[in-house]
Amino acid sequence: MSIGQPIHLRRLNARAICQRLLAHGPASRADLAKVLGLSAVTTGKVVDDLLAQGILQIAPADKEAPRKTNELGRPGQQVFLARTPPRFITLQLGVRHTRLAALPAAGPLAGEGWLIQFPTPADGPAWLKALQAHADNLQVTDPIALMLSVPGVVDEPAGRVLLSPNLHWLEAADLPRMLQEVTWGTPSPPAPGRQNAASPAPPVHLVQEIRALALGQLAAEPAEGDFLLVDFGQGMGGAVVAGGRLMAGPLPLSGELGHTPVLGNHRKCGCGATGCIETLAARPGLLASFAQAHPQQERSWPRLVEWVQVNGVEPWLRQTLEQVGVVVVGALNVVGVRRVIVTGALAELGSQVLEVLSQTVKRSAMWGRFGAVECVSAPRRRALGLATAALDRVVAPE
Amino acid sequence: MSIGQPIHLRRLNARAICQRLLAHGPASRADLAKVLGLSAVTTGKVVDDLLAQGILQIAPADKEAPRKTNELGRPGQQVFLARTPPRFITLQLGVRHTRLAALPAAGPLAGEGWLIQFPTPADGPAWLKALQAHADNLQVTDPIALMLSVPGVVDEPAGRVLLSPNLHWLEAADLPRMLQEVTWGTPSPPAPGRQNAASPAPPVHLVQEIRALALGQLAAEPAEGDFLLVDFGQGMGGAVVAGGRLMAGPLPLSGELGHTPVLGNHRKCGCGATGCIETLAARPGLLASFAQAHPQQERSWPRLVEWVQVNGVEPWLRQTLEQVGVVVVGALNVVGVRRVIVTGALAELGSQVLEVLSQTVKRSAMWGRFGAVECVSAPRRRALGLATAALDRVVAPE
DNA sequence: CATTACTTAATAAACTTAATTAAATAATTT
DNA sequence: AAATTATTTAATTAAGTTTATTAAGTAATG
Repeated sequence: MSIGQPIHLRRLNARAICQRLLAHGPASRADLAKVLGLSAVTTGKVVDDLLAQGILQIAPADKEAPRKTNELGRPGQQVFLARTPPRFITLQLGVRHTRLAALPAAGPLAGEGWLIQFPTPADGPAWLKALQAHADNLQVTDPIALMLSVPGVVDEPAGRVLLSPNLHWLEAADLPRMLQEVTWGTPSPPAPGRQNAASPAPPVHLVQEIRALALGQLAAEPAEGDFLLVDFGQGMGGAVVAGGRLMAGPLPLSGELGHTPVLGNHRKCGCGATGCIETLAARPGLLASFAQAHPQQERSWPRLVEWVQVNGVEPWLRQTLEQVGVVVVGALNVVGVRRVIVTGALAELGSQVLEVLSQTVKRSAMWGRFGAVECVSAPRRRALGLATAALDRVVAPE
Repeated sequence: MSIGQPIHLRRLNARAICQRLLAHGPASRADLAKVLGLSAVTTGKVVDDLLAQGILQIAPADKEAPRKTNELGRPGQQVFLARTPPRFITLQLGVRHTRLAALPAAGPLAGEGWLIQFPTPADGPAWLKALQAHADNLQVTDPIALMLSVPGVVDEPAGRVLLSPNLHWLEAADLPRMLQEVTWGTPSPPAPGRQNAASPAPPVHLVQEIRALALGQLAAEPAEGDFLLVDFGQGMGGAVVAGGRLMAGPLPLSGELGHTPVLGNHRKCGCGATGCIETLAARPGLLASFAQAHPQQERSWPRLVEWVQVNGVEPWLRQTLEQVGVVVVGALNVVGVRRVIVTGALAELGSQVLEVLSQTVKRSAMWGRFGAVECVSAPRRRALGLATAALDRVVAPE
């Protein structure tokens, strides 16, 4: 409840250690102590705690690996975030696909791949049914929590989807309750003296997709803790990370950069308003503009990507990019970050597009003279983001 | 250096107590303990600490004041933030006026008034000279710090003004060093055995004006910890407070909502760019638009205010308000707050203007359906903001 | 190769800070 | 005087620190 109790110190330190490991990979206790500014003793104790809880593991000594030259002294044991057994279920609910995986306590590292993926059905009951069919195959027992990323506007504490223009059934759905009904993973082996029960339903935590993406990006490059992430998919989202923290109040509504109105734009948006930037810059909007400019071309995303690769940034696209630039600069100015990270559709269109956007942003952002604004693309790291959110549940539960 | 040491707990708790007192006025130790969720013992100890440091004081028992009926038991001693002797110097450097005051450890409460005010001279040396002339009259000895609010873009940690379109000399000035040369307040009385020395120059802390305003607003209504503050003066600034925290990364540039570009606006901005919203919506921009619409009218701020009171929101003003609305909605969408607080020029134009702005914002903000966005005006509380910033220096010094 | 010196890692012991709970004391009202 | 609430005192606990010790390596040397 209150804030200033001794246990908070331990949680703070445990969390710092886990985040460091998540970010920079295995390290010895001594390394951790040095980097985090804690004493070696405390670091050792916290690490021991985390080892006992199964959150960390000790790497087996590798006699083969030669130490760096000039490295003297007793070598430290490398510890790392335990990856087995899986303790979390992550569920990415997307407009086109649903992805499902059991994750170790501290999330997947790169290249782990997804266990299960299926096309998202068009309504809730069908989705739940498909999910149940696949859930049985999960390699998980006694999951700690289920982390669910959802596109649209999400009231995370309440577990409600407030607005989902592309998956309307979500708005009426009580996702946490629905998901309680799913049986996750293989049943626990029958313990002596009690019924052979399935794993109890884990608590469900909703995460707004754009927030998951931002957390993932932050985890991937934790040294770069200041950026504006802009994602383009069926919609458009934007989230600000500053000082290594994802900016968002306790209010449910954030990250909805896509619904910034653009003067002179009269397209209807799924949110009910008119003129939102995402009607121009997200996938459907780009396709619509493309079709308008080239009615004879096939109206498909692959065709558009190909077209842009060949023909470069045509005026209709340039105009959209300039409008995106204005919206991005607005966000930059308020919070004071210098890096813009683009993911999704606009990133797929290639470096020329990114370059034009970058030029626009650099031209409009007021502090061009103090150090250029950077505009880079990155892959989506939704999974890593969910894992990071999950980590908090393990290490720093309320 | 590191984060998780025992002393941090004490600082956290001391700060929580001070902020509570700053926000809600005097309270007993028992009240504080209950509200903050700390034990009575801890609360007592922290309060004793703060009393010993002179940051808190005990209110004299008032036999006359009748207790609330049904209040049994030993009455608690009311403690409050000490107001004497002054320990801080606050300095508001404005385009038009400079204001100077000595504040008690925990800032002024309402209606305290300013001790000294003078028109800001046109260059640094003149300003420093005027400042020195007035500084002698300050009722302060041994000031802890000098809190200085500055309009424009400020690198707070470095103590540099990066951009100040309206006071160009600031950009080259090393304010902290300049202010070291000023002798503050009356010299200490000659102590036996040492020279009769003036007070040593206190450390100087720069605060971006818009941040000071936001902190002040937050301190004034701490229960309302989520808002976007938009201030209109010679320029325009915007700052986001969410969850009771002022959002800003470690980077110096933030709050510069005024430099969001508006498509189709070709006015040159003092920042060097073209089309910034502040060329339309800040005081000079409003006056320019007014003069354009009514060339025969006197081009002065009082005349404009009067005109708007009489003639209401004319098209030229409505258009500007809609453009401001777009910029505001952009900021709202990203960070997810519901209250927009307007201070300065636009607030002075009266409730009709605020109403139009409010309508625009409500229409454009995507979540009109989840609960109306509020748009209210408030007085500037720069002084209280500086006081809050100062409080952090006393209670939670690094 | 075996031994010794040196370096760094990890742990143990003693101590410090700041929280906690439990009990005692103080100041009012009924 | 009894009840009630506020504050303080004393003892305990949690989690940090420093200092000292032990462990596990490399480097130098006979």
